[in-house]
Amino acid sequence: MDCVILGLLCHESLTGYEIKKRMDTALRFFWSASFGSIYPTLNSLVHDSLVTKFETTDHGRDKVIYTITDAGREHLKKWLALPVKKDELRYETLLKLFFGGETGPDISLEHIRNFESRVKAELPFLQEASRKLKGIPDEKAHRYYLLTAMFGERVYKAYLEWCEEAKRILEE
Amino acid sequence: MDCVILGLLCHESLTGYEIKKRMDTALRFFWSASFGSIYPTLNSLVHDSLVTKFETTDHGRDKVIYTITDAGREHLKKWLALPVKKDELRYETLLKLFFGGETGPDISLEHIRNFESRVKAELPFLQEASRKLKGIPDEKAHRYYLLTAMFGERVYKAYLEWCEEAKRILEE
DNA sequence: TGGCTCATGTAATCTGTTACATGATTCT
DNA sequence: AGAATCATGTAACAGATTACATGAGCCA
Repeated sequence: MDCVILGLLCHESLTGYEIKKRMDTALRFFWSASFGSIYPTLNSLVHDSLVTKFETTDHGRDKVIYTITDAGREHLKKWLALPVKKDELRYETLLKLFFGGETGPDISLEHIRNFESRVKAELPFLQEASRKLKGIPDEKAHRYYLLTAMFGERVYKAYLEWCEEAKRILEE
Repeated sequence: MDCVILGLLCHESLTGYEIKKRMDTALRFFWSASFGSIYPTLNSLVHDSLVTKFETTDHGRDKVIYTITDAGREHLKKWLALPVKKDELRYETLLKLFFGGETGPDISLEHIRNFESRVKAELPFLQEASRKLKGIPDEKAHRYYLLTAMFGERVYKAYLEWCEEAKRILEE
């Protein structure tokens, strides 16, 4: 968790609220977090001197802007070089489908249709992100953003193909 | 968590150890759990009369065999009919890749290669599962197992295609 | 004026993992 | 004999969510 925040702050100073927004947009396909974990994490990062806080007022609104320190950047780089510890996919949809024999095909079909609509609603955001990023002529970071957007696009397309096949099998 | 266990017990009575094994094989692509959560959950299910326990000895080994009750079956069916609450994908690989601009392409390529080998190592298990399930002439539950195996297969294949594309982009 | 977005934070709770402790059987 | 597997369980801890509490500015 600390490292996601450091990663975002590496590029620009942000408030906790803005960090949350980044996660809900750019990272949403593969990472998420709530305010209840973001704010305490920011405090602990400040405590460890990986980040500094700066309180200010903007248009009458109180804000706390967080900025990464050199130590923070180093910490991030070390973590980035470490091998990945965990890639996790946990889909309740698949779990319910696995036990579909207990309910009959109607309920399973409903789960598949719901899954399909969620994916169909998300896909345009990923495609839009890809499209935009492909248009930007090579600023180094964008290439990496593009990779993750492409991943999401491919995976969601695979999901939709599976939905078609799964529906066919259950509708028999 | 309770419902995964109820689902597995619906088909056959099992020990905690066997439940763990099912999760590490049939469910591993989309669900996981440790002994530290399985045993306490089993106890709470017994407490709620959704499951009964039967202590016995098999070839000199002490075992506790858990069996689902009618109330347990009902509980499971209700849950299966409820809409899905959460499908979550949380890939550290993508997170590290997203921040790849901070480290340069070598480290990112290494993460992609590691990801690729993990996927390549897993894919045969899913293919084997699909193959077996397709061979069984229509016992109702197998059709549902097949759906989840097919999902895994498609997704892993999409992952591998993405790996090729991602490597190409970073190797430029 | 009411609803939405911006903005920060805490407390209770939940859910789950890791590490430990123990010990028998089975395979090589 | 030693390693792997079978088998059960607890305790400490980690990590995160949810719900709550608060309040200002912006838009219709």
